[in-house]
Amino acid sequence: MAITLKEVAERAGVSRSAVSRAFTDGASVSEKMRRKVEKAARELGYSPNALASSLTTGRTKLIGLVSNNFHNPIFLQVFDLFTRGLQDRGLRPLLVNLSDETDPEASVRMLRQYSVDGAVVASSTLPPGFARAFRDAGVPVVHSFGRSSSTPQVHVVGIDNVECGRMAARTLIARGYRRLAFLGGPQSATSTQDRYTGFFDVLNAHPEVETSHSFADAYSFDAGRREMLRLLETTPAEAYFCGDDVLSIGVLSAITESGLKVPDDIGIIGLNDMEMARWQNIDLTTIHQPIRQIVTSSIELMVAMLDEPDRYPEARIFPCSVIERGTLRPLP
Amino acid sequence: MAITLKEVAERAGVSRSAVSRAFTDGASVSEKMRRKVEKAARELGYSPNALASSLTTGRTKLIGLVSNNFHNPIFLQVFDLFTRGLQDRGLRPLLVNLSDETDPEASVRMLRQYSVDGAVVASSTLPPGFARAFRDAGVPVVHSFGRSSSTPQVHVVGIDNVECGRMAARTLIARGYRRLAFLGGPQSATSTQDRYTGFFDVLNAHPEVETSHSFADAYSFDAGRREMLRLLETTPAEAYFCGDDVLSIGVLSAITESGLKVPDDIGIIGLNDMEMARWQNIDLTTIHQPIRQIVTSSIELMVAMLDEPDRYPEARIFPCSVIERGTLRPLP
DNA sequence: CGTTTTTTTGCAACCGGTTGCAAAAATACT
DNA sequence: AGTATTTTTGCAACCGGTTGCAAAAAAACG
Repeated sequence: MAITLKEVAERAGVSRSAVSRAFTDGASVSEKMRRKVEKAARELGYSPNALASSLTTGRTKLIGLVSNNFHNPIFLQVFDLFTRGLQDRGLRPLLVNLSDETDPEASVRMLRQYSVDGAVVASSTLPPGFARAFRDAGVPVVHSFGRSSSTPQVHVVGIDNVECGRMAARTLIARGYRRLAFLGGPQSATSTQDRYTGFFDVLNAHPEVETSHSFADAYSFDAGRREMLRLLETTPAEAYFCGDDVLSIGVLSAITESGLKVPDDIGIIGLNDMEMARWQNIDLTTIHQPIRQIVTSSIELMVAMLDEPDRYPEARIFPCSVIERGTLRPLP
Repeated sequence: MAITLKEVAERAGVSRSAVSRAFTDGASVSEKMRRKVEKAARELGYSPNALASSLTTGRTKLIGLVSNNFHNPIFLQVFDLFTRGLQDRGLRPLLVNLSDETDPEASVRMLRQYSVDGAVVASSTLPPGFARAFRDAGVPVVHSFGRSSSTPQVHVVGIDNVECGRMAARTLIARGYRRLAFLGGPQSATSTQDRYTGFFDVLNAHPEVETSHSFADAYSFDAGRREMLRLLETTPAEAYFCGDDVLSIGVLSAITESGLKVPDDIGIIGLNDMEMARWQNIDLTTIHQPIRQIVTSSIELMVAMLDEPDRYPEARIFPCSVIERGTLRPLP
């Protein structure tokens, strides 16, 4: 079906190597030869088989894009940015959707069978050990949205969740709230743990502030709403730092359903600053996570690693910032 | 770096063919041989190179997943379902993100270079000709969320947008609205055109109903909000059929911002029934599009085509249904 | 112009597998 | 046991490219 190098060579009356070289830039070919080959190729509609060449060059330009966050709206943007960014550099994303508890080894094996040049693990909920499995298998890996660390074992690009927790606490205190609560996502996620740490890190220095905490069982609207409805059965806090924006919207929904007003009765601060947070009928005050920078930086790191696979692991941490909207009362 | 067939063969003291056969099911190998090979393979940590084998078998198990809808939240679910579904069948999605006006030929060429076994074009906004380019290049293709047709030129799986338009019109009329408007997405999208056709198809039979129409310039919150704010400057209609759910939410936002109430003052019906439509603080009445079925069916069709590439093109159209929530007044 | 140097080309081996075919081994049959 | 049959195995060629090396051609030099 498809035209091969050999056929082009025959048509152009040259050797197969000549054709190969005509399609490899930087190769030793005369202008004349290149034109002759290109003509034949064009007439035949030839385009080189990337996989066959990968066999000898050792490069497939395939990059595994591994994630388990196919329910969080911000990840649509993440995928958008990743696919575009990789494509722009001539790399091809091979998408891997981890079902809830996929064996890391299985993914690693699969991606090695396809000889990916590298893998990006894009997930805020996978344990650091997951990315490590790739590194151990000799696959260059970047863990995007992974846990920040001062002694990273693999390349990590993301935010400092502990600092986000602190930031949320400071923001709430500055606005005069005195009964604060942490309403986290799944307790098993490192992001939840870190935000918790940071949040109470600051609050512990404020004995006048009353605190409480609880966890929703997923980063989802329903989980947030359910948990908030439960909390509303007794006396709720004055303000909540929620696990993420989706959760926050569930929480908002629960609050308004029960007849209370935001921010008058209860304040909410989320995390992520997803597209919808900005929507006027949601108008969520939240902590902005610089997704674009994280993705861009991840890709740069990936590209760098393709040339230098044993690059010393680094953590690239990007600062977050509070985006003031309408779910927190203003500064006094 | 990676272990090859040859090394396993040497270690096991057998021929290379034997090793190859041990890893191909259905091949002629004795139980004894298989065990011997597997042992050696395990000790060496060998796993076969899928790309090398594709060279002779002609099958890569790679499927191009081509889309330009990286901003519509329902597509996150679409990608989730596609990647899972393909993975479950041992197929690997190679993701292609079409930047606004990518040349179909370029995508086709790229996917052919990677010898994909087939391609799924998942898009409600690409012209039918796009998918045809794949077919013409000999790549089995399914156009998911494509325009329904009684004489499809490529396999199409989706909904009947004309019928959706009719359904919206009937729904609004049944609820007693008498000044109706169509607030479509981009006029260039076939989905917009078809819904328009269906909508006015029904309304033309109702001379007592007053109608109007306009178009937002994207399927986005902002575009919907902007257009509705514009419409609110004069006398708005009693009810709007909006291009999709995201658009609808923008419209809702504009309406409440201007102090009117939904559904008391203005009724809204969307299309897609995305995750968020269900959220209690949005609670959008909308037309449900059976995404899961569309994806499942697309994958089945794709798998069928891998065995039978010249299968006669068919259109698989799934029925939609109105989901009653809170943005339309109830039936009288 | 002949000689040296540089560039271009083709040969042949290789990348990591698969597969048709014939020989070898195992099984079945008399 | 000897022969016919079936199963298993290895050889060698092939899939579609790349690349080191040496020969051929072109360019530079005296």
